[in-house]
Amino acid sequence: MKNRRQNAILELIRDYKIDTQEMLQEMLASRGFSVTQATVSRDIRELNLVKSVGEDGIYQIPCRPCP
Amino acid sequence: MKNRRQNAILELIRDYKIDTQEMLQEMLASRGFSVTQATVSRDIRELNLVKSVGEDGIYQIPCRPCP
DNA sequence: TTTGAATAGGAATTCAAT
DNA sequence: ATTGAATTCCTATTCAAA
Repeated sequence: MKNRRQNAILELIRDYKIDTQEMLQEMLASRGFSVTQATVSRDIRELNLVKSVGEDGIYQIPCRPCP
Repeated sequence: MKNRRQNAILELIRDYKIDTQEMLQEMLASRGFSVTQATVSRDIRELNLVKSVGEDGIYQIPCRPCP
């Protein structure tokens, strides 16, 4: 189920340093979620985990830690 | 010169919504900086303009505006 | 609606070369 | 040290299919 898988993704990125969708895909697989990279990509988008600081993948200087 | 070009990049991303290196490359070209995508990629890295919130392109939930 | 397979698109790296 | 050309790598999208 999609919701379980996306929860798993949130746990994974909280607990591990994941920097590719392939890595995420493999870790999901080892936890019983066998999906393709396309699905991982879609999940990432739906979870708002885009590797972007601002809107729509626009280049910006990364935000600093809050004071 | 590299420094001038990188300054141009900072100006460009401040003034425009740029979301691909190709776009950046074209706008640089129109300002006299004719470089390839490889160079733009290197500049972006050196300027810390990575499309990433945390370290090393790791997936994270994007940071919110400071209170 | 959700997914996979395949493809396209964008970015980073390699390999020289200057 | 800096760059370009080519390649590789990673991600998004398309096109069906269930």
